[in-house]
Amino acid sequence: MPNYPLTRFYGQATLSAAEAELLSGLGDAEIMFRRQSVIRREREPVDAFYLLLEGWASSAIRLPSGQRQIVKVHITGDMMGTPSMVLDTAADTLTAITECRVAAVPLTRLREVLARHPRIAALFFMMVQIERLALMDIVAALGKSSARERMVRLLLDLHDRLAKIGAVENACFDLPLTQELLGDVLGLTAVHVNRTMRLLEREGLIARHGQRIALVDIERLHKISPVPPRKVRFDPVWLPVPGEM
Amino acid sequence: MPNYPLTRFYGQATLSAAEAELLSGLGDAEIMFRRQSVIRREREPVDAFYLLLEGWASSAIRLPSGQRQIVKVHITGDMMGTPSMVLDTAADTLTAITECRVAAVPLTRLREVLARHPRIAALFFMMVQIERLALMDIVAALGKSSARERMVRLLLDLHDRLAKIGAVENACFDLPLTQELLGDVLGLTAVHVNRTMRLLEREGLIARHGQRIALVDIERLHKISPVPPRKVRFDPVWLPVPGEM
DNA sequence: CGCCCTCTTGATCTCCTTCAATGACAGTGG
DNA sequence: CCACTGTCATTGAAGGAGATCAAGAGGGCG
Repeated sequence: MPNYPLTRFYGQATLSAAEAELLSGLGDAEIMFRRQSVIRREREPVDAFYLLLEGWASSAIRLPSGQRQIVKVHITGDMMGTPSMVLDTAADTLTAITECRVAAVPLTRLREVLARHPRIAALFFMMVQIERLALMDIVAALGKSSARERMVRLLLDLHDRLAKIGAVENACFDLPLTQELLGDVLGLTAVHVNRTMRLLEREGLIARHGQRIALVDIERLHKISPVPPRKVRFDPVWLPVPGEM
Repeated sequence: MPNYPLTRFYGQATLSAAEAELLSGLGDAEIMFRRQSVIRREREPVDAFYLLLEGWASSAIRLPSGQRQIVKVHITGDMMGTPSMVLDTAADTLTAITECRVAAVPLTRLREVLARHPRIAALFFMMVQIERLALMDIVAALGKSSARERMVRLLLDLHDRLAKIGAVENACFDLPLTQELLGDVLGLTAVHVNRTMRLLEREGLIARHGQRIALVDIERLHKISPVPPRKVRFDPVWLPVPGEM
């Protein structure tokens, strides 16, 4: 039984020991995926979703034009592939960016959880709303801001998410995405990603060496970001209380 | 007790009479909103979400730059403002595009439903995932396609959603959005929205008179759309069966 | 050592923005 | 009934952010 890190839930609500145990043991046996390998391909039938036990992965949509848009960059502790739960065939392709440890969760098992544990069901509901908010912010950034602003937003977003799993020290973290991948996240070409990062570097906002990136002036970066950070409400009023389980 | 149209659910799963009754009576007394009036403003404390009993409304995010991005165009039967459930203060502003009839659902009432009716909770979960998929497609369109392609996608999306509530006849429907609003949806300026629509008109793809718009050649429009239509799975395997309520 | 991938930079092009002006139309008050 | 005002659609001209094309440099790996 793989140990799924519950960092994703700790910021959302208080978990009882029983709930934590249920969640961390949710997945099947862990599977390793090499860099670049596909975890679940678009248009494949959907019978599970995936827990990313460790590593980086992307969720991408391929357009008829042949273009690829990365819709989400997943890091350790993320749930992946859940939007396709409501479809017959998967909407997005999940690809390992770094080597990944993954555990699949069959949808039939999810049914048991949803039917028997209303509070955990509500936590899942909450998590999806959080992802939806993230997408709303991305839409706002794509629709109404410049390459520089979008890049800043992405870096701050990754910084915050990585900080929650302890992968940031000194505003400095690993960024295993190539500039081409960053372009597919930001809706830019790799060339322009390069120019934009170099610009941020020259401005003294960030610093890089290899895959390592440092947010030198977070204060100023926050001012540039096109969207403000969101603060999730802990234990919201609509969450069924443990007694009601 | 206002009558909330359940069109949103009919495509998702079979509803028992009891479930249908619970859902249609979910909201408080109905409230009217005039064109342009704000239903719920950004940054206000969140204590309810909203059922759009009738009309058109927008969900928009205002950026620090003063720009506004419309994240969703709501039509009759939509649930509005649910992403902000997970926040202390609302992420988006809900504005009436046409005159609207709206019913608020206090979040405390939602808790009862989530705690006592696992299957309805799962239906909500499903609905949010559908919205998330819609946003993923919008991200793909914004990131990787031209003004013309984005416009086509929006028109097809509205066409499909309006068809489900019986507001389309002969591929022809009312579009009460000004070109400026369309620009805020598509991440374009009003001027370019105009040029793009005129282009589509000259190409014989659409026709307009006043607020009325006709999709003249849907076949060809589908070929232009940057994202394929999604087919939601009816009664997915992970949905708790009525017996498990 | 040689190959491929990634980063980097320059030059040119283009889609969309910005700025500006005009016309159509509805509402409003005299 | 008509001037007055504001909103919205439309079109032209000029400017700019980012794309495209092209080429070179560094670095990991067979």
